Amino acid sequence: MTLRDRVWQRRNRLRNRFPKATLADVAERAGVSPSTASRALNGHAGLAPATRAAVESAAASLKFQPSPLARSLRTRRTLTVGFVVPDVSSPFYAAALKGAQRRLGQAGYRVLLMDASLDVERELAALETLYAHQVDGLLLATAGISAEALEAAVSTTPTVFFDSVADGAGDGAVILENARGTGLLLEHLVGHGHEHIAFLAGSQRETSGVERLQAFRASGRADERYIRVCEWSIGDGRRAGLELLDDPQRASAVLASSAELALGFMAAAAERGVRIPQDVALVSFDDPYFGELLEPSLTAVAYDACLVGERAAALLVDAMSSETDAREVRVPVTLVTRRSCGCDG
Amino acid sequence: MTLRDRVWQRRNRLRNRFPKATLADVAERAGVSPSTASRALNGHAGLAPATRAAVESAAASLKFQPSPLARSLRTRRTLTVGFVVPDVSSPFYAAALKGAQRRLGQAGYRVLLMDASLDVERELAALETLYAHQVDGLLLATAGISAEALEAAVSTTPTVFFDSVADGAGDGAVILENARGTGLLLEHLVGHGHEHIAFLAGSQRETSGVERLQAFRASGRADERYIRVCEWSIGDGRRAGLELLDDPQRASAVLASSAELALGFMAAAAERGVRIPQDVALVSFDDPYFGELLEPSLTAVAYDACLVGERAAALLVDAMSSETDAREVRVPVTLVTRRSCGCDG
DNA sequence: TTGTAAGCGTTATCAC
DNA sequence: GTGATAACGCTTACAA
Repeated sequence: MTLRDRVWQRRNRLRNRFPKATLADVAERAGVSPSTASRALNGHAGLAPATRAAVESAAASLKFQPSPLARSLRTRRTLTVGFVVPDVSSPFYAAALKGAQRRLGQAGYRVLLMDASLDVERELAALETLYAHQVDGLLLATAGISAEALEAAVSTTPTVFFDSVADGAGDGAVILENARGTGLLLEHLVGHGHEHIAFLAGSQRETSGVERLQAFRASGRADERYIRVCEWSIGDGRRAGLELLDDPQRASAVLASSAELALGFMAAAAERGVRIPQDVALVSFDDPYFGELLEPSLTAVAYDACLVGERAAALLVDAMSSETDAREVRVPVTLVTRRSCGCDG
Repeated sequence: MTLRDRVWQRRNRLRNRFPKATLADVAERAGVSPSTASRALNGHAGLAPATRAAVESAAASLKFQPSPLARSLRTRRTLTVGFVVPDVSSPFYAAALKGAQRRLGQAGYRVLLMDASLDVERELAALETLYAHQVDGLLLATAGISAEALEAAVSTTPTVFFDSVADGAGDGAVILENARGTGLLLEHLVGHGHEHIAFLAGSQRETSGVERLQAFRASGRADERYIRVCEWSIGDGRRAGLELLDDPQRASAVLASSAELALGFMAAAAERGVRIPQDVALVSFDDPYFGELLEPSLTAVAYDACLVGERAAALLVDAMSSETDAREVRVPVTLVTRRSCGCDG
């Protein structure tokens, strides 16, 4: 049996199982060479209109779909970006993911997702995997990786940070207006006449946690006695809340760095029979979608988490397609006043 | 040549200064042929131990990472699965994604994410893209695709449905105990002495919506007058809730098919000055994580959304590695009694 | 304007 | 045991 025969046999066997048409099939059908077919389908200039038409109709009739795998191997571009977060199931990251996915989809990119499970080691492993996959870009909400480690893991892959930043690294960053939001909440409490304001700070491994606490301290209204640094969880908020409430010289208002911390504080207050806002006022950075329905409804700083992902994606698309200077984008926040601060419903 | 191309050229040039080690490099360094190197690294049997060791050390010292692209092109396996949902930012899908990602990661698979934005056409497009990418499997929470369309789009790609099912298609499905959960809630209300029970049904394009409504109707306690079919949103729940509340012969209890619908009903009740549970009782399928903190706290059916994704992933891994019969897995639900039903806090 | 041929980095099939 | 060699499906100099 000649080689040619074997090839034929094999091709037929494959065809029967994977009726996927290849570029060679299209070319044959159109009576041109593969290169011409490729050029036609990629819209290269300088082709006889008739040729192009023939190729296009051949492709259509065979339902040809080019293999991204082969294409990427050849061109060294994958049209894929890696998305790495500490925890996809968190509402914030989930929303950011949606925004990013939308924007990237428009630009023709696919999203390869990695969840680092709040674990720096996994995060590094994820980055290495993504690098091996030759992703064209990286969207990264780091749980605390250093600029050097990043550089080592992904070399020159364009990277945009969001929510949390590894100082000095990357081709851009998208962050919330943390300082402004904190200021808004603080001023509002001060407007209600509060002087002793407690602060529930979030994890200091993340930019949001750091910036919010910094802003609070910089305000001149901070008393270290009333500051509690927690993880971003309801449980932690509750524990810290109980401490705050059990202080004999209790603060008259609480600023929580996140919705979870605020919810934790509410739980603590309920446990101690402390009424909000009569006995202690509460405001929160983060406006959960059910904020209106809590008792009392929650005064909070709101923002569009989706937009964070979208903006980051936009920055990345830019960075991938042209040399750009690293830019920092701030996503705006607004104050939503409801009853927990002492305002009337 | 476009700007974009030039950027890529430059980047590639940069990369060429520190070229990624290829299998050929490893082979050369170890003084063997590429095929031998390949065999060594893939743990094939029948190699001189010394050869294997040499290859391994060469690979290590060059920090060799095989190119998944090239490998996939050759082997026709991508170690990638597509994950398609109507909306990643919904807490349920986000949690399922996390569970799936975890399980798939363990098994060595990557996750390519597609958000169909609640749009059947996009869903189809997503499936085609995924098929072109030769994903090894598909995790699909469909927004309403037919078995035929699925078959046409992804051919024989192993597919596991979760949350929502296209009847008869796929290699498995993971669904909640919808009927049991509905029964639990209903019985509980009946136990409180309610006779006229209203039902807020969710979208009938999805299995969860359908099964919950079906279970309600099958209970013999259903009065069509008190049934409202909605989309899964707070707004829809509110609208339907207002209708229910404005009925002169108002039902004395409401069973909401989802947390969103329950929240919508709470908003409606607040607007009308109707007290829960004194004037009307409320229970919900879905226990939102802040259910304890609502006023009144919400009696609900709870389940582990993460587990849904995890189980689906497990089924898929099975289906991808061997011929298996299609299986249906039900994820258990439990009743959490709090105050909205009329129980004491 | 089009075709030929050389890869991209692997793995599989043969020989030896 | 190990090494040539031929794919996998595509793009792109370089020729013609």
